[in-house]
Amino acid sequence: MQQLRQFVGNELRQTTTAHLAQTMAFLQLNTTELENTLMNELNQNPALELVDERRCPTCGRKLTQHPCPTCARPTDDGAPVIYLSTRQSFGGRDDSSGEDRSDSYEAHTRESLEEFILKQIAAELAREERPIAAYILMQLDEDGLLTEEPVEMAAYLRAPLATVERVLTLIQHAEPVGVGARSPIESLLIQIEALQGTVTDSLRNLARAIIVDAFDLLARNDLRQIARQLRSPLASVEQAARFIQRNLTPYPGRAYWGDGKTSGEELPAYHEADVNITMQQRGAAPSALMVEIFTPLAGTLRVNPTLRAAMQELGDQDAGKQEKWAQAVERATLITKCVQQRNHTMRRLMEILVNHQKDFILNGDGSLKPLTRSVVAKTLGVHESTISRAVASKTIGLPSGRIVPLSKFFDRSLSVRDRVRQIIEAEPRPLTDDEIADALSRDGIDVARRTVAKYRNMLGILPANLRHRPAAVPVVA
DNA sequence: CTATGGCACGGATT
DNA sequence: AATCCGTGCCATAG
Repeated sequence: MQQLRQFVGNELRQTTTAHLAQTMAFLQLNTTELENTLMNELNQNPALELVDERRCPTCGRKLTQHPCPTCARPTDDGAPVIYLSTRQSFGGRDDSSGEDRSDSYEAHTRESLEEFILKQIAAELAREERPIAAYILMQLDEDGLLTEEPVEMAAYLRAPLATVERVLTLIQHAEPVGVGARSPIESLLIQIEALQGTVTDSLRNLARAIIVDAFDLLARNDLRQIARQLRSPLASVEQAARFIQRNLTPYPGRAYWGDGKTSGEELPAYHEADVNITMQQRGAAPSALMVEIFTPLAGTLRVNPTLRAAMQELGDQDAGKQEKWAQAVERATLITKCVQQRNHTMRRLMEILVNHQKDFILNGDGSLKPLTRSVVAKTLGVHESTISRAVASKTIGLPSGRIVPLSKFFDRSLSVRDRVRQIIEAEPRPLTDDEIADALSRDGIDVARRTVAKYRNMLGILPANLRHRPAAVPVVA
C-alpha cells in the first residue's frame, strides 16, 4: 500500500514537474517564438493537430470574423476589455521556402530584428550565403552595430572575403538602414547614402563632410567651429546638423524597439506585438480600452481524436506501437494544456497591468506608476519568476501606435525621466543637473544630482554647457 | 571653482 | 545567485 502510494506520488510529481517545466518554457516565449515551437511540434507529433476551423480563444465559440465580436465588445462602463485573439497574419502554413528543411540557420534566428532583416534579404541570397548572413546577424550588438571585422568573419566561416562583404552590404541597406556598420560613423554614412534623391545633394554632401571630418565637434554641438573648419556658412551647417539629428541615428538597432531614441517621426513597426491595446469609442461613452492578447497559430490546437481512438482499439497487440502512440498522445495533451495555461496567465497578468497602468497607457510616459513584478506575483498568487517569464521578451502595442517592451510597465524611473525631459524642454536657459535636481525635489521627487545626469544621458540630452538654442545631438560613445 | 562623467559599492529586484 | 539601479566619491575639463 505504501509502495503504491509512493509510486503514484512519483508519477504524479513527474508529470507535474514536466507540466510545470513546459508551461514555464512556453511562458517565456513571445508569440512568434511560440508559434515556431508549436509548428515544430505539429510536424513531429502525429497526435497533435491543428484544426483549421477557427474558434475564439477566449470563449471557444466559432469565429466568423476577427476579433471575436462577443468577447471584444466594448463595455458601457468603460472598463477595459481583455480578450485573446489569434493572429491573422499567419493564415496557416504558407512558407515560401518550399524546399529544403535543412536550413541550419533558422535555429539561430529567433531574435526578431534578425528575422526581420533576414526576411528582407532572403530573396537576394544564394544558398551558400545564408549561413553567412545568419552569422553576421548574430554578431550585431544591441545597438545594431557589428562587433567583428569582415576579415575575421571570412576566416571563421571559411568563406571568400568578397562574399562576406557582399552579404554585409545587403544587410546594411536593409531596414533599419545602417545596421551592421562597424561604428556609429559608418552607420550614419550608410544612412546618408540611402537618402539619396530625397534631399538636395549639397545638403547631403555637407552632412557627410561634417560626419567624416568633424564628428567630435558635432557631438559637442560646436557648430561655429565646424563652420570655420569646413569653410561653410554657419547657417548651412546648422541646417545640416538639424538634418542629421532628425533623420539619422548612430544606433540603428534601437529604432527597432520604438525606443525614445528615434528623435522625430514614427518609424514603421518592424514586428508584431504580443499584445495590442487600442481605444474603442462608442459614441459619447467613455472610451473603453481594448486589450488584445495574441495567441499563436490561426486555428485550434487539439489532440487528434482519431489517433486516440485508434490507440485504444489497438489494445496490447503491438506493445511497442502502443507505447509510442501513448507517449505522443500524452505529449500532445501536455502541449495543449500548457498553451491554455499560458493564455490564462497572460490574461490575468494583462488584467492587472492594464488596470494599474491605465494612465500610462492613455497619457504616456509621465503617468507610469511604480510597480514591481513581485507585487503582481503576490496579488496573482503565483511565483515571482512566473511573472518575470511572462513579461520577458514580449512587446505591447499602445494606442499611440508605439510598440514597446512589456517590461516598460515595470520601469522604476520612467516617469521621473519624463519629468526631467519636461523641465529641460521648458527651461528658459540651460539648467545644470543640480538645478534640475532642485526643481524635481520641489515637485516632491528626491533624486541625487548624479542620477539626473544619468537620466539626461538616457534621454540623449546634452549637458547644460553644450545645450544652447538648437536641439541636442545624440551623444555618441 | 563648478559641472560632469567614470567607477564602484550596496541595496533592491528578478 | 545574478542583475539592475541610485548614489557617493573622485578625476577631469572648462
